[in-house]
Amino acid sequence: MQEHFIQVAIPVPMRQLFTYKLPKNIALADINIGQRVIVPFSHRTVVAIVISTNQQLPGEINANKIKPIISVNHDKTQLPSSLLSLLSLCANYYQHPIGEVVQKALPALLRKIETPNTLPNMQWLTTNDANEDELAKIAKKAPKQHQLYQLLLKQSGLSWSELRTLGYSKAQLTALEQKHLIKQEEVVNPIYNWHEGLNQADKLSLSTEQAIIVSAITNTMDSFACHLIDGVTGSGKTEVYLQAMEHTIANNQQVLVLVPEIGLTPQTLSRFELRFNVPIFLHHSGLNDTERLITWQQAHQGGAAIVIGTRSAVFSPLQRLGLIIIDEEHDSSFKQQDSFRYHARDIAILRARQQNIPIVLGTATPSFETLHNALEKKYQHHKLTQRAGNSIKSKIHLIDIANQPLTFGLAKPVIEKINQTLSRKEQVLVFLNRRGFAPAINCQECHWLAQCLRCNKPYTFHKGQGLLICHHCAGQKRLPAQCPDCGSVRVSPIGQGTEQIEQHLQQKFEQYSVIRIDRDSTRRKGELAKILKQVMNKEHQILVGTQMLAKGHHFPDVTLVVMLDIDGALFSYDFRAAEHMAQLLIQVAGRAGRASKPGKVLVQTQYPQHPLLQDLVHNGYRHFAKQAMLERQYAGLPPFGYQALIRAEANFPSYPEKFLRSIASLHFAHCEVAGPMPAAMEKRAGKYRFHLLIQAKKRSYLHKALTLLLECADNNEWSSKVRWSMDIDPLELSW
DNA sequence: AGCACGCCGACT
DNA sequence: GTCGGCGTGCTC
Repeated sequence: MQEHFIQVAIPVPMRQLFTYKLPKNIALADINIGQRVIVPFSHRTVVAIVISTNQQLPGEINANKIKPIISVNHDKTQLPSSLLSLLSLCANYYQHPIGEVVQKALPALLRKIETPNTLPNMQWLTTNDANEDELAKIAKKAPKQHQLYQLLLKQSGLSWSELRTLGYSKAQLTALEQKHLIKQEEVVNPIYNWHEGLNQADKLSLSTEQAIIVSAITNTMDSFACHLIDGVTGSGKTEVYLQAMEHTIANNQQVLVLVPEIGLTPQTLSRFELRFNVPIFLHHSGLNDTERLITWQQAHQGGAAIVIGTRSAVFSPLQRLGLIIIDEEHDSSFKQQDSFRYHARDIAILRARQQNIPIVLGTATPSFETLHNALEKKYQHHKLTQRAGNSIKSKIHLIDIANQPLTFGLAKPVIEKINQTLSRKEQVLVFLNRRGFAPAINCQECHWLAQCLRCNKPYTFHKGQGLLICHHCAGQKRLPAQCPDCGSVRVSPIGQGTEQIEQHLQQKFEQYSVIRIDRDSTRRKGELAKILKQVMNKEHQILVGTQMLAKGHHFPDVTLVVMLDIDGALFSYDFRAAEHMAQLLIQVAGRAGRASKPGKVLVQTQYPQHPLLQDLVHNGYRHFAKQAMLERQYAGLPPFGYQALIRAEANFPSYPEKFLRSIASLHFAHCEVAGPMPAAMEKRAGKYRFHLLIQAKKRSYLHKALTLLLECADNNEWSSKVRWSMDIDPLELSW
């Protein structure tokens, strides 16, 4: 008899598939790609996903090593083949173990061996076995059960989650089920008549600009096109999304909406719910395992018309996907910063291309990668220039702090403006732009900057050894005791002196209330909402905040925004620091003020003449971006070049460097290699960390280099002594 | 990643 | 004597 072999993906960090054979009781016809199978693996039993069937036995593996699979799941949880091919593409693009990539597309409950007993596409119905006597008995003894039975009699087909919201318990259901009065059945063929749920009444009339964009998107619903909607805050991007979505939903296809991590607020959901009376499911980190399974199942079975989610929702198993929307496309929370370091925006574009559907990227401050693609005409570039209503753009002013003393980290004109604003009974937002652990060094007196003479780039200060390291050539130098230009001893990291700003502000403005809003102060659940409410009620006059405040919340009575430490971003080893700073500045400016009370943004800097700052303030984000991109082009940096960052860490200090040094000695054709050099956050959790950056002009060169790297890494004598990982298109260079 | 095996130090 | 520390090696 002929033996059949299949290949499966197993959740282990190994870049390979595993081959199994089918036992006699499982026919080849029983096995499909994307199904979950239970297999013996090493000393345990695991859930694996079938990647290919009917394979020949691969020559390189020993036939007697091959084990038979244990069982196959036939519970309608099989991954759609379109999603499977997307996952293989991702594994290849990010050079990440396929088993771990596939895990991303499965909710936790489906990664377990035991199948969850309540599959979410189940509904409760009454049976025809009711007998009057028994019902009367229940009505007397268990009124709640009787009530439940009556409800199901009237409104057959309610799911457990619906019944739970109505206040019924599992125990009541089980009791009725044991009496054969009710039964659980799978929901079959969900009905797609979503067009009836489209509420035409709330539709806003579109401006000419908006209408052109909507028709550009809806004209190409059955082919791939990437649309960038480049529009300032308040220019009506959301209305464009909604009207494009309407076409997809009317066509009974599903829409995937990706939002940044902190963008998924109850307001986001209600905006969609008010407009569309269709099933909407959320996918975000706040859900428990059952809720995640429900969203997954509804996406899979077609019960969900819209799935709104954060990063990992890009792997949602939508079988009738018709449109993808990415809001705040530039937001860095779309990139996963550990283990499988994928970028949800990039994967979404791959997915749209693969499924021949349109994708819409919206932002007021496009990432340079996206802007470059738009300028190259790979994306359709739509601009929204008119702001809805009469709202006026906030003005940004640079405050030169090079030649004036600071009190409590604030310049005199800034303090005056704060006083004026407060006395008008308006609010002030003091924004801290703390980023980067390894700053550049300058002279506090003459503003000389410590630069690597070979690369003409600022040195990065590594506090641990007191060394200046150039992150381009890995050159090192001791921190000078004096400024070589003016002899001052005030040579120190850029952007210090705002550590205690909150207390200082409270001292200085003691008759007002100062509130700090950051990750730490809002850790407790509901705390942020509480503070925001207090701010709206004007219980606090001065808000001190970080990144968190840039997005999602609008403060109509904040008419003055002060940004304190942006200089670090101008001279960071992280070439994206200026881009991120500009995006933040524009976002913050968009949050402040309203039509009747325009906001003002003050930016303190030691370098007011810096060309990029000047450009941003006078010519706006788009012009700034084009200028800043010229520097990137000159240096071959992204988006004009492609990077991969190899990270290595170990308990013993010299291992990571030795490992990366031997990797760096490989011949990578057409690639530039920088390092190894210590990570900006060199020691973390007792481990020593080093980086190696590989850069190429073409993605294919980089890909070849990484393939070679993987072949050689296993034979490397240090590879077993370090933990190492690869980051394709890295965003975070400090750790 | 898990998990077993194995080889050294401090315990009733 | 042996309990458990974590280094090393293997997984179709």
